Amino acid sequence: MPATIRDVAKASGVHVSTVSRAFSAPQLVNAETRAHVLAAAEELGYRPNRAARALITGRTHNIGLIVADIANPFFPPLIKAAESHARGRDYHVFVADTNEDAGVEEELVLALAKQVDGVLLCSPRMSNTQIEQLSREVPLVVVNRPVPGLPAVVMDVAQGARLAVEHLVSLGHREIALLGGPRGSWTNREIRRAATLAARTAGAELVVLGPNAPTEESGSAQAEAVLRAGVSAVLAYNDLMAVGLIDALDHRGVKVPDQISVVGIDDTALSRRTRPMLTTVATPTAAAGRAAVDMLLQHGDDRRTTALVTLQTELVIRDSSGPGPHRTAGPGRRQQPPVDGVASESRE
Amino acid sequence: MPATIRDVAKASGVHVSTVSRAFSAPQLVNAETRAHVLAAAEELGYRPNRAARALITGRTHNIGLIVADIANPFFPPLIKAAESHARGRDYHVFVADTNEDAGVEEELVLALAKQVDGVLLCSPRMSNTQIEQLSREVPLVVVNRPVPGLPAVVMDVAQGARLAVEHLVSLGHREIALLGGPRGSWTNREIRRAATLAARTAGAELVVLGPNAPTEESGSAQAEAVLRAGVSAVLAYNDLMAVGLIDALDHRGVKVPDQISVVGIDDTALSRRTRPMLTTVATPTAAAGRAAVDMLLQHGDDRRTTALVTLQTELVIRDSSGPGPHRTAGPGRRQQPPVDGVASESRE
DNA sequence: AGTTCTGCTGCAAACGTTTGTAGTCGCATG
DNA sequence: CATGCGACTACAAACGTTTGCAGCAGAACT
Repeated sequence: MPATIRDVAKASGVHVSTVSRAFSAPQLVNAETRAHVLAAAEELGYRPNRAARALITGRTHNIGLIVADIANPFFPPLIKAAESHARGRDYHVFVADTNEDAGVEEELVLALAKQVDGVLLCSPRMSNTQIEQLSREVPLVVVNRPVPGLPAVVMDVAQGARLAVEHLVSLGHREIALLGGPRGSWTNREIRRAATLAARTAGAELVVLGPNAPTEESGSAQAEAVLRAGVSAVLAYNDLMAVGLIDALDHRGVKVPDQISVVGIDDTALSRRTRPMLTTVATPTAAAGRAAVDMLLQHGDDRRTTALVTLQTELVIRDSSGPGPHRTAGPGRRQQPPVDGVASESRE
Repeated sequence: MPATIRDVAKASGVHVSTVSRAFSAPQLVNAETRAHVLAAAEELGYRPNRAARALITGRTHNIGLIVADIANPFFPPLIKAAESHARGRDYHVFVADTNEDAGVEEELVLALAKQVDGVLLCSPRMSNTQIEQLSREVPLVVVNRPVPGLPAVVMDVAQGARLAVEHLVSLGHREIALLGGPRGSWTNREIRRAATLAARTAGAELVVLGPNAPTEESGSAQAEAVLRAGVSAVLAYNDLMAVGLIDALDHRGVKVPDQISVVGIDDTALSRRTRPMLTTVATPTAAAGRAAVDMLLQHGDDRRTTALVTLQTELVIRDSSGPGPHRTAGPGRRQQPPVDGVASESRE
């Protein structure tokens, strides 16, 4: 029923190939002819069928974007940035949600494979080998995890975690809990590694609680464990968990930051919503979305360019972190992270 | 480079049509042959090319989902529900974000038109005529707005607004502000209509502030106007604005609900995050997502079934609404909405 | 034995585009 | 005047599927 290129050809008295070129290679066709064609097309309400075009060119001008949980406030800014960046390059973004499930993740990549030119895989829960395998089906750019041989964009959460721990130590905290994230998350491993190292270096003790689902409920659920651990400060895997923890502590009458300091990671919109406002590590999510789109698109033209982009993070000090029981130095508020912070070696 | 149906045919010694049937019409092919074919396909890592299939069948097994703002916590539950519901029926959902822009909205529908079997248009900002026009390009189901002649699923926000106003009146409030939403929003008009009527019926005064962007910032920005209006209670277009308003009032030292009561709409996750926790109108977003998918899918088989699905809303009383200056009756907390509440006539 | 039926498979056309090749025309060049 | 060229356009073959139709066995009727 909808008009095809053939109808337009008939209506304007030229061959279909001329119509095709009138759209996709204007310089190859006489301006006058082209005007005719375009007018006829407009008249008929013709829209090129992208499926047919994709069939022959092999490019769909779509890119897939897979996230673990669209309801996690970490993702929307990344999605929006990727979308508008892609739209500027005449690409459309199809978002899909895996529910934090590695199985669904694989299924989605496979399903998307033939209808997009590439997939942005955000915070994958699959194994590296699984991911490598999938990359043979469709060009992949991984976000929030380096995968050997694949283009990836990661945030330097190791630096963020280190800054957070140093911040807490400088406030006098000597016993710190790390509220771990989901298993399978590279970010989680990075944070644990860096936080452990930073704590040891500073002479503080770090107790790791987890792995946990990266949700508010899960943060609340760990409140007991945190109290039992007898720490004076907590670094959480993300803002969501930090918020859940603060809530649960509040319910138990434990004051933040007076009795326990809490630091989050991500600097989502939520972090300004808590009472007290959350000290957290800001991750450049929008920049990550744009960078991932760029890598995917140039990955088509050029082969294997920069394989790994690392974006810097930053500590944002608000009100949920305060002096610890052992007052030592305490340079206090408004600390800026060192600009020349060492980028983490991003292996695995 | 990737294996095609022809490679599989060659490898298993049958004709391509047999391979095709082995996948899409198993009962038409001998079980033994089929096993052979499937084995060969597996061996070659064959994946059917959906673009090619779509070209001939006319069905892509994809559905588009367009939302105004993916960062608005109202949408993720709807998106997730639609996604998992669709996945159960072997459909994939492509989500796109319009940034609350009617122009982008139209562009996206057009772009999606040829690569999906239908589009779910959530909270459209376009005009009805624009929408009707687009519905000739691609099957449409509209969410959060009835459009004559098109299938739609709406929430009975009118009832919700009425319940909210009655709740406030019963607490003794006589002067109530309505913090309006974005222009072009049907929901906004419904709320205003119902709230105005309910206030008049109950002998209260309703002052309308707006239209406003449906954001937290916008809610905060209206704090001055609310105070100037001299009201004792506010009904906001959505939770986001209610939250922003509460924040701004808090900053000015105005106590909620002691000095001003605030009621939101949507019952997003945010509403449990505020201090005090937000009284709000719960909208069944997940159910709406599922219903919309159902309508779109059956719209294909059967022609024009139920054109309009209306989902009930419910008042959730928490802590941001309290006694007003004129104490009258005050049945108070834990009020349940009447089950047999009259559904609003949902025109335009 | 002839006929119809059933179960399976092959053939080939179609879906709506793109694109390499070849053709036409007029015009300038040698 | 033949040749070459440039600008344009037509032709036709692809891309990877699906599907109506026809063919062909063998089984089951009459």
